[in-house]
Amino acid sequence: MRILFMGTPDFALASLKALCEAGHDVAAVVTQPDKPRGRGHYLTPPPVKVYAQEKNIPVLQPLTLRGEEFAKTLEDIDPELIVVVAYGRILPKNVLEYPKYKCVNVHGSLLPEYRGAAPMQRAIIDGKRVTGITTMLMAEGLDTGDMLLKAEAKIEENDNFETIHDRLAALGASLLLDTVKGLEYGSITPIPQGEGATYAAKIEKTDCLIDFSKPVDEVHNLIRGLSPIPLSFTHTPDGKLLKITESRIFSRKATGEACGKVISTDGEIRVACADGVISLLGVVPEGKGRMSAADFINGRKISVGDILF
RNA sequence: CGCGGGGUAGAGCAGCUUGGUAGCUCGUCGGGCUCAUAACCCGGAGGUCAUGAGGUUCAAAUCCCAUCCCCGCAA
Repeated sequence: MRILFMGTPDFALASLKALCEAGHDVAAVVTQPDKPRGRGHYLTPPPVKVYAQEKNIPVLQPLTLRGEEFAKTLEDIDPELIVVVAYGRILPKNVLEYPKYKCVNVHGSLLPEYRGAAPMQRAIIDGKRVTGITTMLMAEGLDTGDMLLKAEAKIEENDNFETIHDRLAALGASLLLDTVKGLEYGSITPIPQGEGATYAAKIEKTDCLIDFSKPVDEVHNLIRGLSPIPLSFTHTPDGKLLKITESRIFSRKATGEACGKVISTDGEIRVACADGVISLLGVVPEGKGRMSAADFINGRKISVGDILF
């Protein structure tokens, strides 16, 4: 069947690749316009575009999906199925209803939990032990469509956003292939999501500030849920920003020390939390690149007794 | 022209304001202590101070100029 793929970042790329490699007819790819990114604001194409161009798949980067223009484009492509993975924009009704097999979305959570923009990060930050992928038929609401297939993935104690992202991207890609096949043969019965929906709001700057007065597990979950992007942060006594790339739970016994106090710099930075001690293993000092906690300590930028805030 | 930090020993840094001896923590090598050690003590090696037969100077890591490279923030 003729497929129109809509997606933007790496997470979507895994699914697009899977479709192509499985021999599906991907007639065109719709992705976000190139945007100024990085230092110097260089115009950067999204990953999906780069790959599509390599494969000689037509790439479309409309500013809006509403209106005559895209409706016409849609007729030209005339897809039987639209696959949407992390496209980053709401699809209007006329697009949702166009394809014979409707629009399928790959979402990084076990719906109806964690609808929305940052399901993987939020699941980790909340300390979930299990998350997964849900494929659904898209409806007008945000991730509210009827569910098609689900697959679970465990979140281990030291998984972070990167490991979960990569795992779910791969899982989503394979579940997508199953879903497409199922739709084609009519072997999947869509089921409504039911009660219990929660929303995974976009990550804001204010979400990234570490509060050491919280339980050590929550601190650890925040650090890994935001690593490697955008990274949680705290401040050293001189007021400088200190981002944290990696941590481990050192102990779950309260120390009696002030929360945020550095109690050891022996190869790693150990900081007192409400009910235990967190070990910071990797940092990004303000104005510097990533480095291990040991390197940061060797540069004499932190010492026992410092209070992080 | 988005804002800013930086390039000094294998790593992370100080020194630059107020030019004049290459410094700190770690690693590494050797020795010692120890039942033993990644712990402790002693000693050593290791640096064209990003590049430029540039400028100023008696003298430049330090001041000036140019170039290259790296990074953080913001989007």
